[in-house]
Amino acid sequence: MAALAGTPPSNATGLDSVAPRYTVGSVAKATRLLDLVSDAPLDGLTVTELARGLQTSKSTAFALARTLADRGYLRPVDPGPRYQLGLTLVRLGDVAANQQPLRQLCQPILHNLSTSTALTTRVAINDGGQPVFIERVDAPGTIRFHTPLGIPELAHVSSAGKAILSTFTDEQVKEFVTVHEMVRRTPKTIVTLEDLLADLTITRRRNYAVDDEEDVEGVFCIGAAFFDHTGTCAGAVSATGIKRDLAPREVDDIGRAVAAAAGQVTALLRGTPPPATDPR
Amino acid sequence: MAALAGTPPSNATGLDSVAPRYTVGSVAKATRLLDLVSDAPLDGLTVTELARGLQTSKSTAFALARTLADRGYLRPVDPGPRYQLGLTLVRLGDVAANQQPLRQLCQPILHNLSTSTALTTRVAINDGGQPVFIERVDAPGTIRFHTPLGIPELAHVSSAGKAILSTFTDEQVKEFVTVHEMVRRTPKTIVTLEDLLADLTITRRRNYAVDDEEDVEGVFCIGAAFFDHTGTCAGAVSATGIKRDLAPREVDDIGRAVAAAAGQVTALLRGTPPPATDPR
DNA sequence: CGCTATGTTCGGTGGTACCGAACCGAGAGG
DNA sequence: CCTCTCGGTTCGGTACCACCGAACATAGCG
Repeated sequence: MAALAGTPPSNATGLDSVAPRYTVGSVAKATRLLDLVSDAPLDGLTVTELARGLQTSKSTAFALARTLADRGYLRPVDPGPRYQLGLTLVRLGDVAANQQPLRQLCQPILHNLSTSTALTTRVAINDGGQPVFIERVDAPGTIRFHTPLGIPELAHVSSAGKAILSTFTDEQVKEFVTVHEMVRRTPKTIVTLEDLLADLTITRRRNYAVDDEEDVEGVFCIGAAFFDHTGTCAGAVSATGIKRDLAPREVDDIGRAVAAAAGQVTALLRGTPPPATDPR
Repeated sequence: MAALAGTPPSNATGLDSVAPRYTVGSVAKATRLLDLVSDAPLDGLTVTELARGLQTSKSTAFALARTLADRGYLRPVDPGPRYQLGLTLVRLGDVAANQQPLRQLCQPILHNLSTSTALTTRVAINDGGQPVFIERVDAPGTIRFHTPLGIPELAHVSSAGKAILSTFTDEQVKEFVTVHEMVRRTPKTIVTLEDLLADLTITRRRNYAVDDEEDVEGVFCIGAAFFDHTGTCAGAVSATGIKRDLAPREVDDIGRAVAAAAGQVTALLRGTPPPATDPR
């Protein structure tokens, strides 16, 4: 409805999303700037492009960019200063991923799973039903998938998402799909609540979820959920491969391997968290 | 010199570092907040701890934290809201690393090098002489080294740093060490300009640099520089292992492998970006 | 040689980021 | 059970600063 407002009629300040009180305007604007740069094509954005994207004046965009560049959040590249994301964000992203306690625990498990299955494996945390991947391990020799980290992905089309949803009750799943609509990605995508619940029932029975070209054509995915010490689903492990490289007989073997890996994660989350010496 | 300033006497506003004009105060403060959280222990910081760290009032720290949390830069964790770095930073860090054109090119090369040498391999970009690692590939089965990404590391103690410095003239090296002092990390660390220049001469001759327990005791590192299309050093590849696992005879083999990998990177940066067919 | 488009610099001013103080809510301790 | 304390949250008011518009500098182009 408010899509094609050429000029901002009701809101000239540039604050578009919610302003739930207690928000610092300039900081919010800076985050929007970073989002802009992160979505931009590879060669970065100029000050004027930033100003246009932020719907603000050149001078403001200039000041914001300078500030962020001084702190290393942006990196000015030579010709007519275009801005890319800077190395400080690499550092913060690395630290942020490491602060997710899962990552440390999962790395060796992912490595093992990746070599034993010869597939690309990933681990996602459960963000209210949506899977957010925080780490991946590429299988050596395979083509690299485009698997960005840190973004909530569609739950009903990914094996990790369906693994997470399989820990929900039917009521919870119903509520989930009312807020996250089931968009179609391929002809095989599950788009009705009924079909999804049926799929989840099968998933619960065999302990792993399958995404058979439901997200991307030609791509096959198997995932399994793991649980924290309170028994609630903390996330999921998944393995991804090209469909035609997989013999159908393999699927259940891989599924068991993925489920076993998820079981290892659960065990680590339950049992002794400190790897060092803490005999309390 | 300015190390142990407990209280900022002359500057009560909270703006400590340079304010080279055209800086947005709140955004700078937000970045300091993120730095604080990134350096904090694993369980996050509370609002009051943030306020103390920023030398500001609770309400301000609260507003900043809320804003950053709304955008996913911070993640509030349950008991008495403690803030950790959020998943948005994981995403931005991933994108930032991918925006470094090197990363895409280097990944397969690093994988190959990692499997052929059975070592952990990394790639750093040349940041004015200092190596900043932007990607690592762990060798399967090895212990994991603590190798943070995105931080400028000491040039005179790391193989990647010495590989980069070996592309400098003696004059440039001399200037470099005047601004970056040669701190000692282990008994074997090179701490004089004279010894460093001698080491760099050897490095140039054999085409790879060696860090023999000069940064961390027991750790051995071999690095080689690569060059962009203008012929200037763009960064370095390095391989890391435990010293006692390496037979001395191996060192030169590994050195040649690392140098060859760096040569591949150079070739990709110069010539044909598509890595598909290259039957040279 | 203008002309355009860009990055950069510079006052002035309205909005807002900041602060202090008050209000809650949860534990600890008596 | 009450009180005390500490930390999170909320609220007004004001000094300040983030923002803007306009001007300057510079480069590319017709």
